[in-house]
Amino acid sequence: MTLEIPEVVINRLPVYARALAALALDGETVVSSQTLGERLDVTPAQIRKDLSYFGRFGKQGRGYNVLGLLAKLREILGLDRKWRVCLVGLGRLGQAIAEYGGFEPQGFQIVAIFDSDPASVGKLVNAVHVHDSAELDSFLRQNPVDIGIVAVPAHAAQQVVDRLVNAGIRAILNYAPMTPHVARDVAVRNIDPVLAMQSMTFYIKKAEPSGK
Amino acid sequence: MTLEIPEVVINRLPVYARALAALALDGETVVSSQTLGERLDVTPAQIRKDLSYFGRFGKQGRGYNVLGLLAKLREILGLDRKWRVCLVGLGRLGQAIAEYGGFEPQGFQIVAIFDSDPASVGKLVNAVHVHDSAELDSFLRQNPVDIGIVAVPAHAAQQVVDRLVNAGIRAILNYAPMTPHVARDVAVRNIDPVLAMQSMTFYIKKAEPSGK
DNA sequence: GCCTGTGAAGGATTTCACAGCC
DNA sequence: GGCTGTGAAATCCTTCACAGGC
Repeated sequence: MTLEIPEVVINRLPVYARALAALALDGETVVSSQTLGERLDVTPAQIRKDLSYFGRFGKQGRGYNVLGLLAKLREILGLDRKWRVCLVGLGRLGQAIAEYGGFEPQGFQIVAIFDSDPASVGKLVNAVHVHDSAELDSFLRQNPVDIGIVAVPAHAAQQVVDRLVNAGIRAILNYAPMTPHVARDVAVRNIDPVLAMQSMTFYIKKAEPSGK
Repeated sequence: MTLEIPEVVINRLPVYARALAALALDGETVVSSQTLGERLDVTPAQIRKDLSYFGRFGKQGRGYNVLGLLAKLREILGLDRKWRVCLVGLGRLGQAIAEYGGFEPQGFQIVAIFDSDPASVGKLVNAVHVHDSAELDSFLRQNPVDIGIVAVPAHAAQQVVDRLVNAGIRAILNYAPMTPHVARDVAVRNIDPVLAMQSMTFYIKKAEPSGK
């Protein structure tokens, strides 16, 4: 029944939700797939098809109720509850993540930070306690955590991923510049701005045939 | 001739390059599509097919020369030269990007930072001068910049993107939580860890049918 | 014997186009 | 008249499977 919804569809839903939230703030109460699609550079047909995997949320002749559809998407994605997150790695990148204010308002609460540097352990970062990495497994056994953020060097990342997965975590946001190996029932998303840059250069290299 | 290489293929090439660089550091001189695929969770056929868009780089019976293929990929992607980057926005996120050490060693040099806060303008961040955002256009007219990084609030991002594109920039790394509109000949990559999280929750919600 | 490169097949995703409803 | 929901068509992408070369 819920079976076989393409992952690309799932990945677009948060984008739709974000746009709907913005529309709601603008005071819009109704939106058509056409209008939403223009805003997101997505075809109206794609939006309608994506939504049709989950139900019939629109009204012919009118479009979609902004708040109604937003609520539906949040429910579908599981955004109607809080998620407990742990962060592993408190180097430069990890610190930036710990202090990043964008997760909390979306319901992602960092409940623990782990680092192997004794100088960091015991500190509070953004009001979150920093534990020794050695305590990772025992902490996770005692405290439920839904999502792990990996911000350790590439050479240490697979080991961290393994420990998170062994402790039962099923979702990993990986900032390390490597491809983690996980069982098929574990969700992984990679954040790597360098890879993003490196694919864009292909196109601007073409556009700029010569000249430095 | 070079026409019509799928974008998904281009997006995988940097991943291959990264893995090859790691193999080279490990002292490996030759790798098969099978071995590389295991490392990257990609089928060997996909690797071979991807590479076949650009030439014949392997040797039957042996595989690929690690350094040779890496050099080819770097050339294809345009990574065999330096790229000039500007950063717009020096809030918390912008500061983290400015101080992030991962771009420079890959050939992405941040040559200028722009911010609208008078308290930041004139400072040096990571040895890069901070300009007033008002100077963005005139600066770009006088100094060649290849790639723009957008790290301003969502409500200001489209305007920044427009100014970058009008100044001739063809590649944008967008950290703002919105979908930028650009002409078709401009490459955009979005970095949004919140969206990444929000798509994973769909799967862990399913896996965890009830419970707190 | 092993592994690449690649047409062809298969599968997945997007787009079309229209019946149906407001 | 405008817009959704959706089968069917079209397109895009991945995988197969094998000829050919090392």
